[in-house]
Amino acid sequence: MARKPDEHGDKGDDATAHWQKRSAGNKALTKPRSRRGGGRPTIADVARKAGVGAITVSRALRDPERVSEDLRRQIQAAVDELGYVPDPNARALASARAEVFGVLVPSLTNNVFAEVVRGIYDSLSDGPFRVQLGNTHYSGLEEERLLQVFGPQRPAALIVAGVDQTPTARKLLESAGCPVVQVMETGPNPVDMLVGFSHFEGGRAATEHMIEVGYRRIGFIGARMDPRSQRRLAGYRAATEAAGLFDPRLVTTTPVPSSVTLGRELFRDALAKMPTLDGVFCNNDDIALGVLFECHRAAIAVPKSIGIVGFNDLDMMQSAFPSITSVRTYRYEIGRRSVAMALAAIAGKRPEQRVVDLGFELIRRESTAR
Amino acid sequence: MARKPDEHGDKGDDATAHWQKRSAGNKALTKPRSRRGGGRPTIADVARKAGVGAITVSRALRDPERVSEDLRRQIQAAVDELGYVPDPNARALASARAEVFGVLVPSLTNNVFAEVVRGIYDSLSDGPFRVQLGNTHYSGLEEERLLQVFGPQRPAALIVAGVDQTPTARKLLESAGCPVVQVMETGPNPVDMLVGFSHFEGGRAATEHMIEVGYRRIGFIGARMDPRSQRRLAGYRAATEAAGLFDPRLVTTTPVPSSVTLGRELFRDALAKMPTLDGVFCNNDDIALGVLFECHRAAIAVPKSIGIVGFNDLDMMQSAFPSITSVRTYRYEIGRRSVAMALAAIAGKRPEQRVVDLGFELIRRESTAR
DNA sequence: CACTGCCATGGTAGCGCTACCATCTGTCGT
DNA sequence: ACGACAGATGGTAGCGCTACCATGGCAGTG
Repeated sequence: MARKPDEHGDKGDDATAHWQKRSAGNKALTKPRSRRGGGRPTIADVARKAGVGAITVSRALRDPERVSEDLRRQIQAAVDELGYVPDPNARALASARAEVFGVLVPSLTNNVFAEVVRGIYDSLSDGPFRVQLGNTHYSGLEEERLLQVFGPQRPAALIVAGVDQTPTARKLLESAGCPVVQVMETGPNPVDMLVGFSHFEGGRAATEHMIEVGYRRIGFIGARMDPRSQRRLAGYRAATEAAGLFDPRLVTTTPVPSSVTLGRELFRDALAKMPTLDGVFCNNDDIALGVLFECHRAAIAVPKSIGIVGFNDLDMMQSAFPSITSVRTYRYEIGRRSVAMALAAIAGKRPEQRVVDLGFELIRRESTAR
Repeated sequence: MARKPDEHGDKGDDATAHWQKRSAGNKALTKPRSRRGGGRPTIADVARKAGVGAITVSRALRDPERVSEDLRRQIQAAVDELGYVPDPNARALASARAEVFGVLVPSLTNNVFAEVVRGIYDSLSDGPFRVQLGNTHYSGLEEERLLQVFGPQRPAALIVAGVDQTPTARKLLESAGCPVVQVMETGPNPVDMLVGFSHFEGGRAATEHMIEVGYRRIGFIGARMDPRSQRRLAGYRAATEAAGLFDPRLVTTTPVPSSVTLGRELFRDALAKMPTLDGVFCNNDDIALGVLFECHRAAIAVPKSIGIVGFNDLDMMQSAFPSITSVRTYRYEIGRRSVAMALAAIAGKRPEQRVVDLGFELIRRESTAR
């Protein structure tokens, strides 16, 4: 376990750390200045050093074009020399606007949202904006709570997953006083802006493909069943009904969070319930992989006896054996696009397209090649 | 694409949004109060309504025990009625301490770090602390930059992945003026506190297991090769050398980011280089899965002809066919523990164990069952 | 019963920054 | 030559909150 417990210089039970310098008996030798703030340079220090007013330093940093070439250089030199970095808290307080993007996603570990978040981070890393990430755990109430917390921070923009906010949450978004981008889906009534794709159409396209290549007893296997999964299921249902192939017994779902292992189990259940099953459209790629593994284990031939289609097209789909047909979605791009739209709105140039459909692509692979 | 472009009420090229209420000709009918701040209740409003001083409201919220039962109730009522939420920016400015945990990880999509981050979020969601997440992209320079940005925010604590900070980054951590927890590894010289496990021992244990069950030409396949991967490789090397089985031609690595597809490719390379290969210890589970798929595709029997061991024990390892032996690590717990230690330090009760080794467990499965 | 010490509460003065307005300079038009 | 005007710069007054210190009341002490 712990090695050499006090090699860091702590003496026994002394609970004071190196970073707790506190006012350990400071005899007030100095004037009462700088009670707080551990000595970091402030804008006033820079102004003094550069021989200008504080406000000019502020301008030089925020809006360089409004300051003459000369002063700008002088100020920059002072900033560099002092190692000055503006205090974002003071800035936010004074300007009533924090350089923060509030981002709400239902899960941090679900690869799908992780990709969106990565896109957001990558798009924001150049500029002055920070990200305030909230995990709603797929709960509307938690989403409301987080929006309540974000409010007083006065974020520059909000990016939230999905279009199924509770009425309260929607009201909070509408009154947030900043651009709002809903992501991951399309829909008719965005709070403000929207970037995503149609899960319904994705589900339908996947199912139609299976019908087209000849599968007839096509099951749907879904876990978690959040609103997006529900729409994929609706797409599946539309396609199977149109072909006269729908049967409620073909649908196997659970509210339990998705995983590969769960995919195996659900597939076993589905097969027990409906032994004539000859294909499955899976809610997502984890489930699809679980189905594939279970087929291997039970020596069920894929794609001959069972066809498999996943959703999202994670990297492993192309490498699986057999490779798995999946609906490719553009998560990273959704993240980037949402930031681009928000930044445009902040700059006053609102995109004329408030709703952007990034679409999807069905990638046909061995798992449905028959 | 965009449906019904202006159903939101925008008229053509008007670039002004609902949230931009600005001061559209406010005739200063009121006194010059509240120039900024969109009308949210402040602590003064609460104080007035409760008939107490502002400072008492502040105390009632931050340290309820220092305020009498009576006033506390009164203040709470006023808070509820007004829907008051404290402004974290003002709070941070006044107290020179933001209720923010700075968290630095090398990747947001790598499941391993996503789990750590989830643990951190879950541990922090109850309290007043926010999370400021930074993505270093496995770059020491980027890490330095992010620490520089975090500094002026005066975070309550910092959690950073790894122990291989650049000297500059280390200095920034030491002078951050807050508790620092390094996570994911063990090591002798923590900046402050440390929670993790030994990648070297993990790599060694995995390799020793393969030797024990009879594999002799055991390869190492690794992507990304960050410091943690290097240590796993070192563990692999220690084990193979101790058994007289080390051969540099058995090691296949690349700096390219890890993926299942890459695992397949590297395994093909490894096999081409060393056809007598009879087992592989993989840098991580994605690689291991890629190796498994390639074995399927090439009709190589697992575990008979090739043994496979992964690292991290993601859920899919247990469900794969054959199931894959892997080194289980406790990522979520690392996240939780790091927060617990930081919170203790903030509260002045520094844990006497500054270095916590959460260990690992080798999970033996079919992929090495011979 | 004056004195000490403690507790609950309040007033004041900022934290570091920017919005607002004032001032100053120099250029232009008439 | 003078006012009008635009552009650059600075001063002042907060943003909403909390650290610090002061105050007043009350119990305990000799």
